[in-house]
Amino acid sequence: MKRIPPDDIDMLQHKVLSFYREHGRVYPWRKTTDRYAVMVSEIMLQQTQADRVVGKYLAWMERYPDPASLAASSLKEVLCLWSGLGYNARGERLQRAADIILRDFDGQVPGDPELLMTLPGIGPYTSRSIPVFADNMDIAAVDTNIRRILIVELGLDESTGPKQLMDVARAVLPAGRSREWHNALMDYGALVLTARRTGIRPVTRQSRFEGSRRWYRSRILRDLLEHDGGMTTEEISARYADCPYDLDGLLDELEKDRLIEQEALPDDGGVMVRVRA
DNA sequence: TTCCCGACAG
DNA sequence: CTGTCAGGAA
Repeated sequence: MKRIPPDDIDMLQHKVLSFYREHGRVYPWRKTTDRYAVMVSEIMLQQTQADRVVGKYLAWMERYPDPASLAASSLKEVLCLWSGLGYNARGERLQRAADIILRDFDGQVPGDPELLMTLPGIGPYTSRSIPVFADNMDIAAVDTNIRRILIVELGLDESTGPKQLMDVARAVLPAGRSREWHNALMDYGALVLTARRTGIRPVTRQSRFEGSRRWYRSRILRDLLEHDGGMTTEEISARYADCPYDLDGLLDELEKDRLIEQEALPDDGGVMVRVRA
C-alpha cells in the first residue's frame, strides 16, 4: 500500500479536528455511550441523512429503550415507527437483531465487531462504527463520507478499494480519540467535502424512485400498515392497476424480506396479505 | 438529479 | 461482484 507522509497525517488530523471543534454538529446519539442506542442510530443512519434521523431516533428510543422492549414489540408497530426512514427491511432486521441479543448475548449488545457482524442488518461498516462511537474503540470505520475525505485529502485514486481504504483510515486514526475522530470526519465530509463539491461519486448509486419497484413496495406496505386485518391480493391488484410490475412478484419479495405474510384463504377465497405477525 | 454515517441476495 | 432496497432534501 501507498505510504502516507507523517506530516500529511498531522495536517489532516488538525484540519478535521479543528473544524469539528468549531462547527461540529450536535446529535442525540452523540450524547450517549449506550451500545444499544448507538446501534439504533447507526442502523437508522445507513444511507440516510443524519438530520432526517433525529426525530425518528428520539421516538424510537422513547418506545424501545432497550433490546427487550424492541424484541417484545409487534412488527407492525416497529414498521410504523420506522416509516419515513426508508429501507423498511432495516427496521425488521433491527428487531430481529434485538431478538438474538436477548437469546444469545444476555440482552447486551456485543462490543466485538466480529460478533456484531453476525447480527442481521449489521455489516462491515456498522460492526465497526458501533464500537467506535459507543466504546471509543481504536479501529477504523469507513463510510461514504470518510472514503471521500481520504480520496480528496490524500490524493488517492477514486478506484481505491475498500481494503486499501481501511489501511489508510487506520493509518490516519489518532489513537485514543476514535469516537471524536470519526464524528469529526462525518461532519467534515457532510459539511465541507460534500459529494457535490468534490465530484467524488459514491460507490453505489440508485435509479429514480418515482414509479419504481421500491415506490410500489413502499405504498403497498403502508397500505397494509393501515389495514389491520390485511388485504387480499384482489384488493391490492385493484388498487394498483396501473403498476407496471408483477404485483405477485413484489409481494413475494416483501415476504422474502420478512415484512409481510401471505395466507391462502379457504374455499379458494384468494390470498390474504398482511404485515407479518 | 443526486446523494445520504450500507447490507444483503443473487 | 452487481443489482436492489425508501424516502426526503438540496
